[in-house]
Formats: sequence, C-alpha cells, structure tokens
Amino acid sequence: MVQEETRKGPWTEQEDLQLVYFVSLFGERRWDFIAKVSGLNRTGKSCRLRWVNYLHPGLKRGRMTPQEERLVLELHSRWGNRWSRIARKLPGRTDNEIKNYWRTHMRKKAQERKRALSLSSSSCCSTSPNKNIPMDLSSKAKMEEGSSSSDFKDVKGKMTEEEGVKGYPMDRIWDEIASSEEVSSGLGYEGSIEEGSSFTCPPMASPPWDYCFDSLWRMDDEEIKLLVPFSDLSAYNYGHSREL
DNA sequence: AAATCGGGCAACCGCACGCGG
DNA sequence: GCCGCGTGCGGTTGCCCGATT
Repeated sequence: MVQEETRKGPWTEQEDLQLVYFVSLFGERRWDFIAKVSGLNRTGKSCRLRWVNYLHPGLKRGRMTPQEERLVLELHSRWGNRWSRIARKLPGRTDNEIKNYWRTHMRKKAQERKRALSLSSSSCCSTSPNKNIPMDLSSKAKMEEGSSSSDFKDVKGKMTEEEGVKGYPMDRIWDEIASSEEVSSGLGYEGSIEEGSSFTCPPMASPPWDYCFDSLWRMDDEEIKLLVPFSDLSAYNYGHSREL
C-alpha cells in the first residue's frame, strides 16, 4: 500500500474535530504519536501548532486590548523577540499571535515614520536629526527604500545579511522603532523596566483566565513576581498537567 | 463593478534544546 | 559522550478578505 502524502495547508473542520478528540484522549504531548493514531495525514509538529495556536480551549479571540498592546511593547523592549516568553505573560494569547501583531504594528509604525521623515526632510536638513528618532537615518532610509510595495519582511531578511553585518542589527532597529513609539506615546517605560525594578504597569482588566487550566501560560516564580501588579495571582493557581 | 493593494493571520520551515537509550 | 527522537521557538511565507482606487 502506498503511504498517503502528508497533508499541508489549512485545516478542515473535520481534522480539527479529530485532533481535539485525540488530544483529549492522549493529552498535549507525543504529537507524532497523536498524528499517527488519529489518522490525520499531518506531522506531529503541524498537529501541535494547530492545537496551540487555534484549538486550545484557553485561547482568547479577537483584537488585542490596549492593555495587552502596552504589555507587549513593554515586554518586547525588555526581552526582544522572545515571543513565547512574552506570550506567557498574556494568557490566552499565543506567541504566533503576538509575533504577528508585532510585525504588523511595527510595519505600520515604520510607514508612519517614513511618511514623517519624507515630510520633514523636505523642509528640514540633515544636520539636526530629531532626537526622538535615534535610528541612523541613512540605514533606515535604505531599509525602507528597499521595501518596494512596503514588503517589510523582505527588507528584514536583507537587513540581517547586509545591514546587520555593517553594524546595525535588525533587532536594534526594531527596538528603536519600539522605543521611539514608547516615548511618543508618553508611557515612559524606560525607567520602569530595568531588571529588578518595580516594573509598574497599568493593571490589565482581569479576564476570566480561570479556564486556562493548561500549561500554555505557566510562569516561573520570577515571572509571577513580575506580573503580580497585573492580575490576581490566584488566577494562576491552577494545576499544571505538564512540565516545561 | 472590477482591479489592486495592504493588513491580518494561519501555517510551514529550520534550528536548537532536552532527554532517554 | 554520542545519537536519535520529540518538542519548542523564532522566522518566514502565502492566502484570504476588506479597503481603496
């Protein structure tokens, strides 16, 4: 018998149902095993991803709240692109979701700044760069010029190879975009996010996290301490079914 | 009304890490 | 110590759909 080719692409409702059923039977582990016994012609990785990003019962749907947006900004300025780590601070949100949010958010910001730059460059000179825009303008301009039809991802790929070597790593650019955004939004994160500081942040509206019994959003002691101002600790006092 | 563009998001890929044999 | 396997993570791609022209 010829082995059927592994399926790729969007999941069907039937596949979702199958996956949910088998996960309920065997738990959130042994994804290869689940992929096999379920009869889904998917890889274990694909099953896991589908579960984590879409089918998990604790997932929150819909737009990010302003509180979540601020938190993402704050945590990204602290940790960089550690999406999974950031996601653990946002119960109900996945790393993928946050990553996507950040990308589009930053793309928007980059476009706005590009617009602002082109406006200011017509009336202003290059000798007195705006202090709120710490980025090397030539690098930035290059970066954005290269983005025909504003396809930022391509630019980013190039930056890591070309610009990055020249001493302007993409991460730094993203950080600077973010930090300038923080400054401009008057949030003044800089002082409060130092390691060991009090890390104050506006309290999040406490969502009904009680249903998050599983381990997607576990956190270690240090992280819990960090988060105490945000939400009632007891919300995280659920049983963990798996170790990390 | 049709074509084009851009944002949002789901999913894939490759690499790294941890663990057991 | 090495190897293979399972899993997690970050980066990237491609599709869908609403907005705009």
